[in-house]
Amino acid sequence: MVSAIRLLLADDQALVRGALAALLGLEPDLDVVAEVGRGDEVLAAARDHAVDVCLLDIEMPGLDGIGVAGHLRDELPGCRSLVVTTFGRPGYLRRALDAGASGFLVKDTPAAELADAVRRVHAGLRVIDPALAAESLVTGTNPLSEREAEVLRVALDGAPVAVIAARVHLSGGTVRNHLSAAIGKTGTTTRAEAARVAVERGWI
Amino acid sequence: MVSAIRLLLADDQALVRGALAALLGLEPDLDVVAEVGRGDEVLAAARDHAVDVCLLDIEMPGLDGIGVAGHLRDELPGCRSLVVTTFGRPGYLRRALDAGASGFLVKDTPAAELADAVRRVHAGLRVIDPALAAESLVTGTNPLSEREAEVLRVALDGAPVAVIAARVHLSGGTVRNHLSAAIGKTGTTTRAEAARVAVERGWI
DNA sequence: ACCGCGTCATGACAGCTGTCACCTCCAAGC
DNA sequence: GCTTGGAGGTGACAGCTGTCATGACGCGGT
Repeated sequence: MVSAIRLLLADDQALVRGALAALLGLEPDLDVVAEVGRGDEVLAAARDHAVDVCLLDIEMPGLDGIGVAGHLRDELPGCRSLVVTTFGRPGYLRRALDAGASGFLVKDTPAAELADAVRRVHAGLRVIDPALAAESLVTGTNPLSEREAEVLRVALDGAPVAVIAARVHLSGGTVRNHLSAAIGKTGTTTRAEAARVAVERGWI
Repeated sequence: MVSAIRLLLADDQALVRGALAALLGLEPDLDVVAEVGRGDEVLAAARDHAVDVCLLDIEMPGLDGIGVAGHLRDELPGCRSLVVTTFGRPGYLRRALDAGASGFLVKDTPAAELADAVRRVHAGLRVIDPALAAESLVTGTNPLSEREAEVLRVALDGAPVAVIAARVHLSGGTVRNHLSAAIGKTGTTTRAEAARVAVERGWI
């Protein structure tokens, strides 16, 4: 072997992080050189440890995995990103690829395939979960405008219009218009349904 | 060593399952003899492989980990349950202990502690996440009646009262009364907030 | 210059929501 | 026997929601 592939693991759950390290540590050509539990610690760690491939969870405190992938592309072009997430939401896949991720896997993937996915990403290939790629085509792109998405994000926790309006610095009427538009675009009939659907599709 | 502790892993995410198997496989006194991805497959697998300790995720298709713990206590008293979950919701802890689980860990736990937790559970000791135990005392027990919880569960996806009423076979007025009671007991002001809070606390 | 689009806003209206008072029925506890 | 509490229900009322029409502004195309 010339030299092992240097890996960084980013996942907010320590147990999963450690378990993945054990799994990948079994491969002689892979070397886990860094582990972090927050998105905003990835960049510095990747630079310090001359990392080749970063395994990124999406749900992380500080900065989500998609944001991390964007920073890595800009700051460390030699370091590739493989997003590994719990939620196979179509919008996540698109956003991850737009952010420069080289691969996208859901945690349903058999463990035996992970090491190979890392090798392919390191070789410059793209690794995409095939089922999710198909679903992404069906669901289509995010139709929500930036404001609609923002209002819907705040509406997620069930606050009434007045509270949402105060939080995004808009009038109540405008908030209701945005919500109405979002309800129409998601094909739902209430804001709660609209918010749920938007989350499921990775739109917000 | 007399004989290794025989383990079963139950988690719906294949990658996490495989990674945990790799992690625990590093311990000479632990032996992962079965892996399943659905709650309703645990009991048969535990019986067939003479399992000593089951590691149970809560979120699983078929039957959740808390339900599995209850079945294991009834059917295989010699097999102990260690619940390992993503969500440290106080209500989950209480329900898991009521269902006969011997341990309860969140996936934030350092990987190095998992093997020891398994050994303690196997030795007949209880293993409880200390932070969660404290939070559980603060949050208190579930104040929701069975019907209130049921209505709130259906309200989770944002359906209007008429739809909820049809789905639980009640009149609209009764549903609104139950929702109003749930809103009061959760200290919130809308059904969406109430549903969110109830989920966070593991009440529904 | 003109159009389309997103953003922000107002006002009106029907319908839905949350609250409250009050009612019956039934099971458990004292 | 009486009380308590959950379940199920009705009716009324104020307030909130979702929809629609309409207007204004700025920005990027053509």
